[in-house]
Amino acid sequence: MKQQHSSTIVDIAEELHVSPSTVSRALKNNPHISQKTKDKVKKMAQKMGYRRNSLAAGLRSKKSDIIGLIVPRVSMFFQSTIVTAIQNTIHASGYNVIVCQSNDSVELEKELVNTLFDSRVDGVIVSSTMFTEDFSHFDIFTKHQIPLVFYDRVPRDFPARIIRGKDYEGGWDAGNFLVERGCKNIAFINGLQTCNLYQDRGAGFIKALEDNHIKLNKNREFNHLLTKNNAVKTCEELFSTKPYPDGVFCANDTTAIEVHQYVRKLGLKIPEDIKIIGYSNDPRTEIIEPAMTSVEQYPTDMGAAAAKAILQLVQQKSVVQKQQEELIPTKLIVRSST
Amino acid sequence: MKQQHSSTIVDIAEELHVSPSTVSRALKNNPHISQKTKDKVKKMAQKMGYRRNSLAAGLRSKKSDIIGLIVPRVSMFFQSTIVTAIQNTIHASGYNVIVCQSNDSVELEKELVNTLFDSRVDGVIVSSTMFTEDFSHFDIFTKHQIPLVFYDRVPRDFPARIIRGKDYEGGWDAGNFLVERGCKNIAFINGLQTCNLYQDRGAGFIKALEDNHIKLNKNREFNHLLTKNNAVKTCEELFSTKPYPDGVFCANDTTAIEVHQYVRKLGLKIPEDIKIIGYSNDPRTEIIEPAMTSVEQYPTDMGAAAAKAILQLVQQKSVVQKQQEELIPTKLIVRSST
DNA sequence: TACCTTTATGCAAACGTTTTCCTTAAACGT
DNA sequence: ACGTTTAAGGAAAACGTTTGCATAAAGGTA
Repeated sequence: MKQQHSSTIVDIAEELHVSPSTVSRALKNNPHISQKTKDKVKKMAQKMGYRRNSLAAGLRSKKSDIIGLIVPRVSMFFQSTIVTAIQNTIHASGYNVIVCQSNDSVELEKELVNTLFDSRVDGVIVSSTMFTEDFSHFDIFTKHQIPLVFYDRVPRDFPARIIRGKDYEGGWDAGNFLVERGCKNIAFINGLQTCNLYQDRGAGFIKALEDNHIKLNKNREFNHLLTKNNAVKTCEELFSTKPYPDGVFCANDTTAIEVHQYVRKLGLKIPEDIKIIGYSNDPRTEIIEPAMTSVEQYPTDMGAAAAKAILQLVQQKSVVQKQQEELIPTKLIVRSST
Repeated sequence: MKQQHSSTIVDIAEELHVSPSTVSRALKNNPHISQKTKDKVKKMAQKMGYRRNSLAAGLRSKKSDIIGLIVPRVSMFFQSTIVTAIQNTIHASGYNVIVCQSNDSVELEKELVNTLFDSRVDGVIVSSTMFTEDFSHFDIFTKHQIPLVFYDRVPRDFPARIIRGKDYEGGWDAGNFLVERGCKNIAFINGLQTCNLYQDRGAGFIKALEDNHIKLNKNREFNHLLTKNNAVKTCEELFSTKPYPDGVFCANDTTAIEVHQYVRKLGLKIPEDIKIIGYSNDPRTEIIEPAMTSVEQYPTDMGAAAAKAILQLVQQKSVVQKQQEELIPTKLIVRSST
C-alpha cells in the first residue's frame, strides 16, 4: 500500500524495455517518437502513477516554468486583485506562479529575491515595498538574464519592464474635481515620499490646484504612512482649529475612510461641509455612507499587463536593456462624498 | 560585465584548491569542517557571487524546504489574512511558501496538487474549494509521506491534520442571539451544502432556534452560492410578500451586506424592523451603517495554527495516520445591526 | 613504539531528468 | 542496385548538489 519510492522515468523504461531517453521524449511528445510508443509510454506512466520530478528536470534543462511574484502584502484589495489576475493569466500559459509577500520590509524583500533566484525561476514580477529606494538587490536577475517586470510600486530608473498606473493623472483629477465642486480650503493627506506612487499622486494633485490658482496651505499637507492610526492623528491636528477644510484628498482609501468617520463624529456633513476623495476604489468605498468618491486603478488590467509582459520576455528569452514603461489609466469614480 | 554562468560549488572548490564536498559542507556549517576553512569558503562564495542552486540541492537531498499552500482565493479578507499569517510563521522557521489559488475550481485544485507534488514540496497546507467533496486527489501526498494540513474548508474524514473554526458554535451563537433580541420570524441565507462550513453553521443555527422553540419556515431558508447577485435575488424573493422577516442570518458577510443595503432601500430600519448578522467579521462590516454584527473567526490564529502544524509534521517527518482536529473558537461581535 | 581516536578532508556515487550525438533499419529516388 | 534520406530510438554525458565511505594527519594512551 505505502508506496515509498515514486516511480521514475527509468522505472518506466525498464518495465517497457526501452531506454529512459525514449520515455522522456515520449512524455514530451517529441516528434522523433512514434505514436505507438508514445501511447504505450503514457499508458504505463499513468498506470505506475508516474509524476515528473521538476527539480531534476529544471536542473538539467535550466528552466523551471515558474514565475516568481513579490508583493508587499496580499491582504490589500488592490494587491490581491492583481495577484489573482496575474496568476490566472500566467497559469493559462502553462507556467506556475510562486507568490511571496515582502510585508513591506526591505530586508525581507532582499531575502525573497535571493530565494527566488535560488529556485531558478524563469522570470520575476515585483511590486516593491513602500520603502525601497535602492533597487540594486534586483540586479542579480538582470545580471543573470532573468526577465524582470515591475508594477505599481516601481523604480524610477531600472532596466526592466515597468507597468504602472497614471498616478499623476489620478492625483490631478482628484484635485481638479475638488476645485470644480467649489472647495477652496483643501487638505491633502499623502503617503511617504519614498514611494513613486505618492510622489506622483502628490505632484498631480498639487498641479491641479495650481492650474486652478488655488494654493495648498503647508499645514494642510501631510506625508506619512497611510495607516488608520496615522489618519486619526492627522485628523486631530487638522480639525483642532477652525476654519475646517472643505475638501480632503487622501492618497489611499483606508485614510479616506478614517477621515470620513472622524468628520462625521465631529458632526460635519459630507459632502455639504466637507468633500472627501480616496484612492484605489476599495470595496469599502461604496459601502460607506455617504459613498466615497475614489480613483479606480483597474488592478485586473494592471495584473494582466504585468503577466503578459513577463510571459513575453520569458518566452522570447529576452531581457530588456533599458526601462520600458506601460501606463494603465485611472478613472475618478464619483460618488456621494463629493 | 554580463556574467552568464553563475558560479557553482565546483568553481569555488577549484579556486580554493579544495574539494566540492568541503565547500558544500563548509557552507552548511558542517561540524567536520574547521572554522578556518569555513571562513575561507564563505568569503570566496561571497566574492564570487555564489548562490546555491536549490533545484540541485533538492534533487539530491530529497527536500526542498518549501511548503505548498493551496487556497481558494486570496482576494477574500479572511483568506488573505490567513495567508499572511501562514507565510510569516513559516518563513520565520526558514522554510518558504509557495501560494497557489484554486479559484474555487476543483479542476484547478487537482492540477495544483500535481504541480506541488512535482515540485517536491516538503509539506502542503490546503483550504479546499467550496465544491470539493471527493478529496482523493490529495491521496498522492499521504501515499508519498508528505505531511498535509487542511484548514477552514476541510474534509470530513481524511488522514491529516485539520484546523477548523467552530462553525457549529458560531452558527448557534448567531441563532441564539437573534432570538434573544426578540426575533420571531427569522430568515437564513446559507451557502452550498457541499462545504463543511455551511453544513456546520447551518446545523448550529437551526439547533439554536430549536433550543429556543422557534421554527425556521422552510421558505425562509436558502442554500446557494453566497455571491452578491444571489443575495439580491434571494432578497427579491424574501421581501416579495409580507410579513417581512424580523431577523436574518447570512453565512457570509458579502451576503449580509447586500441584504443590509436591500432592506434599507426598502425603507426598513435596522435594527428596529429587522436585525442582520453576518459571518467572518470582514472590515466592511464595521464601516457600513449601522455597523453589522458578525462572527469573528480569528484568521490570524487559524493561520498560525496551520503553519505550526505543518512545521511540526515536516520537521519530525511524520505523517498522521488518522484525522486529527484542532478547533479555533469564534466570537459574536455585536454591533448596531442587532 | 604500537595502537586507537579524533579531526579534517577528499573521492565518487547518486538524485531524475534532458539533450547531444550516434546507430540502425526502413523507405525512397533514380 | 546503389547511394541517400528519413524515422525511431539508444548510450552516455550533463545539470549542481549532497553524502557515505575512505583516508591522512594529529593527538592520546599504555
